[in-house]
Amino acid sequence: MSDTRDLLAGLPLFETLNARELEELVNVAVPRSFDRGEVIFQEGSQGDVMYVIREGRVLIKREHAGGRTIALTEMGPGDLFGELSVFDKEVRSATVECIEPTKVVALTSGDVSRVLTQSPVIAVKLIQQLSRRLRVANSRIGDQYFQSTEGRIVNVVLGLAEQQNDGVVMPGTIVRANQSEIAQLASTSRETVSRFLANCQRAELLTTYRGKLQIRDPDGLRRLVV
Amino acid sequence: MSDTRDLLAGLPLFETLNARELEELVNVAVPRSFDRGEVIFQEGSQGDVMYVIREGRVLIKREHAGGRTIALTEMGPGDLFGELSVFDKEVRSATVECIEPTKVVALTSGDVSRVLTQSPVIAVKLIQQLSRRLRVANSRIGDQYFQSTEGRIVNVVLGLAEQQNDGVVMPGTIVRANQSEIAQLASTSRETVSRFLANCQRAELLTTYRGKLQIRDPDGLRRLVV
DNA sequence: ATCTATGTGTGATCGGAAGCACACAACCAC
DNA sequence: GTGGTTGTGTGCTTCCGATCACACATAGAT
Repeated sequence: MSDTRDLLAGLPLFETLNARELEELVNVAVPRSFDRGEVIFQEGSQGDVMYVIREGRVLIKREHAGGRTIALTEMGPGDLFGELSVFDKEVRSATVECIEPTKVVALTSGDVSRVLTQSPVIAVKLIQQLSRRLRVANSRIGDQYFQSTEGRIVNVVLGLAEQQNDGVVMPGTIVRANQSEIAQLASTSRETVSRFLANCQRAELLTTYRGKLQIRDPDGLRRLVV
Repeated sequence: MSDTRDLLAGLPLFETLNARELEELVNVAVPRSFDRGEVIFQEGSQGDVMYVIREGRVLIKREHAGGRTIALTEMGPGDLFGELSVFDKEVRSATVECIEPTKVVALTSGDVSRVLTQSPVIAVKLIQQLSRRLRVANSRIGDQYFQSTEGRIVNVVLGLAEQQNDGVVMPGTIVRANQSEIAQLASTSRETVSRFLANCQRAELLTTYRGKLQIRDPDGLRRLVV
C-alpha cells in the first residue's frame, strides 16, 4: 500500500524515520474503513491500538449518564488518536465517532513501542506533541469558565474553520459542521447554538447552511470573544 | 546536597538513572525557596526551567481579564511542574503560586534534554506521565459540564484529600485548603463553596475549620457525585 | 411523489449560581 | 491590648442558558 506509506511518511511524528524503518511500520499498519455514525472505540473499553486518519472526520467525545455528551475535539486527515491507551495501558478515556465516512490505518501498541524505544528523536517529538495537547486541554478548561457560552461557540467555529482550511480563515471560508456538533464542542445546547448563529447571521458575521456555514467577517466574530 | 539527590532519585521519572547520571543531574539542579503568596512564574512569560517540589504546596492557575481566576491543579512534594515550556519552547501556559512556604529544585531545559536523549527509558516514562495528565485534563473538561457545581466541589475536596494523604481517605482525614482555593479548583465562587460546605457540615459529612477541613463520611460525600 | 431521517428556528419557563454587600471570627504582629 | 489581615457565613437580586415543546425545511431513499 503505497498510499499508507505516504500517509505515515507525511506525519511530523514519523518524518525522521529512514526508509527501512518506515517500511517496517507500513507493513504492520492495518487499513480500516468506517461509515458515518460508526464508533471506532468506546470510552471505558480496553484497547491498545492507535489510529491515523487517512480521510474523513471524527469526533472525540465523552458521554455521561443521562445522555449528555460533549466533544473534546474534532480530528481529520493526518491526525492521530487513541495513543493514550497505547502509552499508559489504561482503558479508553473517550469515544471516537465518525462524522463522515472515514478511513484510518491502525498501529498496535507493540509496533509503536518498538519504533519508539529505537528512536529517541521520535520519543521527543511525541513528548512535544503531548505537551501541546495538554496546553490546548488546559486552555479549554479555562475557557469554559472565563468565556460566556457565546464566546465559546465563536471559539469553536473559528477553531473548526482554521482546522478545516489549513489555518487560514478569511471572509468566505466554509466550515463543515452542524449545530449539534458545534454544541458538543462548545459544551452547550443545540438550541443555544441555533439562536446565536441566527443572530450572527442577522449581524452579517456569517451565513448558515444545512450542515455547514460560511464565515463572512472573521474579525467581527473575534471581537465577540473577550 | 545529598537531599537533592534523594529527592531526584525518589522521582519515578528518574529512578532508572544510574549513579553517575544521577550525580550529573544533582550537580546542575538549583535549589530555590519561596514564601507563601510568591509567584514562581507567570502565565505568558518566557521560560525554560522546570521545577521539582521539595516541600510546600503550589497552585497552578490561569487568570483572566477581570480578576477571575481558576486553578488547574494543586501540587506538593515530589511533583513536577513547568515542563511544558521545557519541551515545546512556548511561553508559560499558567501561573504558579505558592500557597505555603515552598522549596523547589530547578532544572534547566538543556540539562533535562541531555538526560532525555541519552535515555529512551526516561523519555517513555515522560510520555506515560504526560498521557496521564492529559487524561486528567480531559476528564475535568467533561466534569465541568456533566457535574453540578456541588459535585465539582466534592470532587475537589476528595481529590485534595487523597493527594495530601497518600491516596488514603477515611473518616478523620484532614484536608488543608481554604474556601477560595477550593472555589478556584472547582471553578465556582467562594460564596458557593461556603454555603455548600456549611450544608455538608450540617449533614455531618465533614467538619470545617479555618483553612482546613476534616472528612467525616467519605462515602456520604461520594454519593453526592453522580 | 411520498416517506423518513436529519437538520433547523423560536417561544416559554424556570432554576442555579454568580455577584454584591455586608457582619463577624480568628489569627498575626508589635 | 489594638489594629490589620485573612478567612468565613448568609441574605438578596439578577440573569444566563438549559430544557421542553413544538413547527418547519431539506435531503435521500424507493
